[in-house]
Amino acid sequence: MSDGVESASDRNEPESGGPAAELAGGRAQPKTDKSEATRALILETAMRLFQERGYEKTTMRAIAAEAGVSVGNAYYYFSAKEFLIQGFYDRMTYDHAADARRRMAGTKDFAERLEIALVSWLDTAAPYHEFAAQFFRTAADPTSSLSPFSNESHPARATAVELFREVLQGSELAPKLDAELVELLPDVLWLHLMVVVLYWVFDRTDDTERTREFVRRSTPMAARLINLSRYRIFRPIVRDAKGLIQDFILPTIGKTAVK
Amino acid sequence: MSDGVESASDRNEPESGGPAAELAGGRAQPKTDKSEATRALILETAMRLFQERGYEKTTMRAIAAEAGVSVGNAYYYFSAKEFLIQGFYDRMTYDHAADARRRMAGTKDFAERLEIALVSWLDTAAPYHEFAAQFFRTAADPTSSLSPFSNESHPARATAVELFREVLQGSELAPKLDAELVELLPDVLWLHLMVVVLYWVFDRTDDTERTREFVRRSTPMAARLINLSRYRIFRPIVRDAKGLIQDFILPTIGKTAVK
DNA sequence: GAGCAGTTTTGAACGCGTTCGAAACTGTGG
DNA sequence: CCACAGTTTCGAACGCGTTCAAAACTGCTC
Repeated sequence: MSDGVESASDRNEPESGGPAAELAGGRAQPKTDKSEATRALILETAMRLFQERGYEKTTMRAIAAEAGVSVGNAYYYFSAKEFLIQGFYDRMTYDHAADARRRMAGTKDFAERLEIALVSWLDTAAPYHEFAAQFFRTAADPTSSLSPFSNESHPARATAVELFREVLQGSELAPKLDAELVELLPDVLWLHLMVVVLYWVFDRTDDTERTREFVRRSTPMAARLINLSRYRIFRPIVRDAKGLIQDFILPTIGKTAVK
Repeated sequence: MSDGVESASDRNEPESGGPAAELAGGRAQPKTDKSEATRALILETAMRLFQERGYEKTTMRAIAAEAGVSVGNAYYYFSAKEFLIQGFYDRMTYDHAADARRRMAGTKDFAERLEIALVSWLDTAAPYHEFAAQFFRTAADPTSSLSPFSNESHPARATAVELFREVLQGSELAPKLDAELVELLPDVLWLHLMVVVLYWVFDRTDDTERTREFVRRSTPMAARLINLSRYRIFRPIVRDAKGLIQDFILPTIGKTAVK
């Protein structure tokens, strides 16, 4: 049987993916402890194999065999292979937020805090760079629940946006910034992260050094841009930008812009 | 600098037998007329079925059967199902450029010309919205030759960038614009189109009305932004932006900006 | 024609994700 | 202990994209 069964019992993570996990699993409710254990075993085994062999080279048959269950059983808990990713996705979001908070503590400069948050993501995601690129195509499917814009991703997205809110709140921002603009910034910064992720997925340099350089260069720019928005000539363009974000971006990413 | 068209990389044929040749279309050279006819027949049949049933519901067996050939034969000409898309992709790029040029003729205002070019794309692509979304996931794969950033997409990308160069050249731009910035604009505007495409793929409204509204709103903004770049306060941020684009964006999309 | 080298075509077979009917297990009430 | 309903597990089977060895065809020389 499976020799090195990862300790399926150390799931002490505090609800990294509570509600989302249910939606993603393709199953209603865990009825028994044994059932929950089987589910966890399959998930852990899958994640381990994904990291060892990559997403596409890990077959459902291999996951089932390694976990000591049948394929049918795996499908009983995860109605498709891609749903096995959601757990991974949720956990990474949680880990990133925790790590970024730790690193930001004590730093007051906005640009620095932003850079820390982004670099923290790169570090958190680094071990998965190879296979993340492989399932990026799944995430790009508009009809997939794994899309970062989908309803099913809402919890993870909210966690990330909340992190960027903290990035802002811990910063000494210039006074007299447009309050409405500041209100929108957490979501905009999350979009910035999405751009970085896009860049990262395509990055083939060692240790994704290119993406890291991209972050180092783009964060001070973002800070400068926000600062400049105080000037009068910016008034019209800032208003336009706000309108564009409110009317076209936020609704797409799940903020029900109730008018 | 001399940023002509795509004169930098005009490799008509790399090492024969190399992976690039295989990737391009799945086959090296058309030997006979009959061979070429078979290839065309398969491609046309595939495109028709894609539109009728969608990408994923169209099986290779169905394409072969409908075209009156064997599956193996289809694979002789197209080494994978996704390569059947490339022909479609190239044709659409060409049609778009032609249609946009026709529509722009006589218009001098930059914002208008830009909007025309983007709306033209939406109209050209409209018939394929449904199945385009289905193979968008394939295009999102960094390792796929169908990615808009891949080498194999270079010809189509060059055509599109060239179109945006014409959008600019036919416009009465404000004088005193930073020449280097203008030089970069065709590629930046192409990126704008990519963002619109991304929005479009996720758009589920009737006739993609939401994306159309997005274009109507974002193009005047782009024009205003470019105009504002003349002001002195913008000097540093414009320089930063140019650096960012030159060092991180253009290299990624195939402009070999070797330093 | 006959032989031959290259090109084109074929269809059975492979491995994959996924489905499904049925068996095995679990807990509860009689 | 036995039925019985619900939950969990099983593994054969299906349809798919893809591969491959062999057959069929083509143009050529003798």
